[in-house]
Amino acid sequence: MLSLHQLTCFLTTYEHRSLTRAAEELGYAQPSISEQVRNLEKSLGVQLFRRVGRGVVPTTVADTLRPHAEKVLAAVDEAEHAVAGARSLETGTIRFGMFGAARFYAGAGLVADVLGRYPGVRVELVGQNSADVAEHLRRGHLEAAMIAVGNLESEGLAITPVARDELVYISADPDRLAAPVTAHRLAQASLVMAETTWRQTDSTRVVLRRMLHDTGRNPPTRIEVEEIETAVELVERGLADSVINKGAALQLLPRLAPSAGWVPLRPRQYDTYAVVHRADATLSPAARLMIALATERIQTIAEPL
Amino acid sequence: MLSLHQLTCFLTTYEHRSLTRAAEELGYAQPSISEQVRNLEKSLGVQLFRRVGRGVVPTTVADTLRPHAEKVLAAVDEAEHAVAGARSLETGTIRFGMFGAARFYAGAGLVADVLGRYPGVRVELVGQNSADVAEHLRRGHLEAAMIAVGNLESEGLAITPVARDELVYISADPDRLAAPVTAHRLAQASLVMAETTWRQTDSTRVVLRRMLHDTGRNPPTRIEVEEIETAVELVERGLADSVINKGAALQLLPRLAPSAGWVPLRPRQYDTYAVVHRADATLSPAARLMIALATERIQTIAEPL
DNA sequence: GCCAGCCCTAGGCTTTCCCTATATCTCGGG
DNA sequence: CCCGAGATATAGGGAAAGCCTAGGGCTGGC
Repeated sequence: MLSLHQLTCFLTTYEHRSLTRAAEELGYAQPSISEQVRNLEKSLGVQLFRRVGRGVVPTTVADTLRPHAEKVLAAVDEAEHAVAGARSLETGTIRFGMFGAARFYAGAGLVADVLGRYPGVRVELVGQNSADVAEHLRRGHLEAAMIAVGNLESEGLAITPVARDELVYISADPDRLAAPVTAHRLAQASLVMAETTWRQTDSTRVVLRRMLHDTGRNPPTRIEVEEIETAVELVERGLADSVINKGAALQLLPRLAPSAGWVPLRPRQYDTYAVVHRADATLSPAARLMIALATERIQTIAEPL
Repeated sequence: MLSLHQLTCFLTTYEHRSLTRAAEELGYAQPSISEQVRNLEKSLGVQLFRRVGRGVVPTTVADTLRPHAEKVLAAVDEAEHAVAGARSLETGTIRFGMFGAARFYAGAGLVADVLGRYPGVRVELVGQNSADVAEHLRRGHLEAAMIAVGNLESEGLAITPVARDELVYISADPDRLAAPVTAHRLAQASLVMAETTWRQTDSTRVVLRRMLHDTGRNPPTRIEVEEIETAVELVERGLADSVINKGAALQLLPRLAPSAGWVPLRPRQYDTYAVVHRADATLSPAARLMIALATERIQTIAEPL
């Protein structure tokens, strides 16, 4: 079988027109180079050098092989450099999981942070929902993620809470914003809720269900939509109220619902943001970087834990 | 150290997302593939796959490495094909030695023969003079050659005569062409001779010297030139006569010296054409091809031996 | 909760790698 | 013409890598 070492020995011998000098340059004994070249000739089925008295002379087949051998070694070199670049985060891809709502806190800013420090990398922020992200982690497609966890239970995943964010009640009706919203009042509200597809695992809903559990009711969701922006716009039109993260409210209300406002729940409810990865994993430098940056950014907005 | 085998194992594992299936495809036991991939990761200093329960999942570094690994293996494939092509004479270079005068008999036609049968090859006909060619053979730069040998002696070279060609006297003066030229008359002639640089070893001159040896004289060369064409033109102008190969005379006189003619020497003198190669060499297919074609072509013009 | 699938580890056999020592050959010089 | 320097080939042995079988542990599906 043809090997890289054989090609290296061949090229060095070709350049020096000498097995002995090739051996010196490569740091081997002369018979070793001789053996490698002989094996290469054997595996190719052709003579590459004529052994002629003092020294060796390349055949025309050696002339033919040379540029190809150089190309192979150059490609190997490129491969090694590419990996080294990815290792030092100069190039390559950094993939990080991020739950939808977390984007309001750390999405664009986090990407900017990474690109600012490592301009050569590609960044992938994947995951639409915490359950989605957890599945990616479980299957190994993601190394680590920052997600909102309503319920802190999970098998095989190491969860490190880093910040909490309050859930607030938003409405276009000033009367309903006069005082903090209790579980009792919440149970009577007419709500629009986002993340329909993930309604079972969406962390906001998990928190609300727990809050209402004492009253024995489910959150009264009159309207189900996918995008939180859609929900906010419906609130603006007065078609329903909603409960969303405070961070999202601060960002979205001025833009999408200028006539709406927000009040806390009573008792106050919190979504928890946490770093998650497989419990048994040893994290790569890239993952540790993303965790640090995402944590920092989340904690500048939400309340650190 | 990184190896081709490691890259192969990596790529197959990458494609199948499984060490076991990669092992099946490559025909190895699964632990062998595991070891190769582990060694590749170790030599690159990065993790390429996350071992996650059932199967393995490529990391982003693996995504980065993959195209480079493919390029390396493709380059290896190209190298092997290039050598195979050269081996079967579909591509590559055929280098063959040929003494200057032999070109009149086999030069262009020989090249045409080779290209007709193997359209993809490059052909190099090297050598200006028999001594020059012999030196190339001795140093191993040439594998085999067809040369004119005035003296059949040589150390370490295997010489196989294949044809002989008569030397003829050419002149623009009809009087001097009335009868065959004896050594006595030749010694009185005023000659122009080609191949000045190689005058000591030029086979024509060696033959003439031997012819004149009985008279104790050297050939009376009045004019020395390099190119035989120049010599023929000088003959046309009547400035001197010359002795050249009959084959060259038949080709050159009509074109360059229409008013000149030729007569044999007495006794007739012959140049011998021979296949030459290193005595210890085992000839490549390409060399054997060239020898066969050159011999055939020479023997259609000169007198076979 | 069991079973099947997949990966890892362990141990041993085989091959490759690479070394030193030695033989053979060529070339150049006395 | 022989002899020494220089270059390659051969021989043999120790170290390392490759590869296999057997078995252990973990995961995921039924």
